[in-house]
Amino acid sequence: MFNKETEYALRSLVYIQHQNYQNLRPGIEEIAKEIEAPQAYTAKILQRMVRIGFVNSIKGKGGGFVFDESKPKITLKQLILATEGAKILEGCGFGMKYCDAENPCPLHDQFGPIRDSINRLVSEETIQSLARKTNQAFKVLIH
Amino acid sequence: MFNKETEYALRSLVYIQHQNYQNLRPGIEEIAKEIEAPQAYTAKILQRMVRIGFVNSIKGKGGGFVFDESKPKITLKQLILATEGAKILEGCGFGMKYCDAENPCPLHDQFGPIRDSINRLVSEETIQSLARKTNQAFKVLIH
DNA sequence: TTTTTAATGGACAATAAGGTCTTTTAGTAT
DNA sequence: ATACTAAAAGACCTTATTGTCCATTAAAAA
Repeated sequence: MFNKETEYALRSLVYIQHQNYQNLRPGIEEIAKEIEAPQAYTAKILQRMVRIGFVNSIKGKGGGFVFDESKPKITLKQLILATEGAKILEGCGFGMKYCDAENPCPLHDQFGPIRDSINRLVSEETIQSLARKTNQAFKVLIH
Repeated sequence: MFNKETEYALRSLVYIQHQNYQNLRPGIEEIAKEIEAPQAYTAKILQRMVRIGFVNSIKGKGGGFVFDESKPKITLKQLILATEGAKILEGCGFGMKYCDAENPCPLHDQFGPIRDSINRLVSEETIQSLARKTNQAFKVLIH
């Protein structure tokens, strides 16, 4: 569904938040292992997440990644826009620029509601809400 | 939503079928122009469509692309599987291998119905049904 | 203050997606 | 037959995605 960068970013952030909730502060090695993603690439992605301001990093011994609890929650939509852009969230399946009720593409009527559902979902769900739902063992479910 | 190949293939095939319904047999130059896609790339994609057997081609003067009316209709799903694979149609947004009702990823409950809708849509709609819905000028709606 | 630890930065490599160009092949019409 | 037309084939190119590697920097512990 999403591209790799979005997927790894999503899993990483949810994992970090999930650990933070238990007062733990995971590092890159642990994160990459748990979410089953390439370590160096995950590091690169998390670097971007830090620059954007989605999450904080702490260097040195005992360091790792932490969320700033005082900051607003991060929606899935914000994350997607930061990684792969709006492609999945807007535009019609036919690739038309002007596709609306008046000038509908052949898929318009059936596709509209689906796209709306996706947008609703990614606007409502946040890294935090997803981390709360992650109660079982994390790693065993991936790959 | 879809990748370029799927998009161009979809638009091409729907355009061809739409023209066929009017007893016309468009060639590559016309098709690429009308669907606003790169000609050489569209040619390559249509070549694949011909090899797969989705559409027929006729060489030489008066040639072009035609659907075999005796063949079964082509669903959007068949097309997608042939171009970009099942990625959009299956798997969970979280990238988990085992994501089901028993071991749900944090997105499972909300994502399931959306994915089902997409699958229903692409299984029901065909090149032919989309071509029938294309009654207005084709080109003006794209880009 | 030195050592250790862990993230950062940036260059680089591999693969896939998207796209072009030229020659060949197979038809059609004259 | 010959000329013309249009798709087929395949080599090649460009860009984006998905990575790797290594030196640097910042923080904590000893």
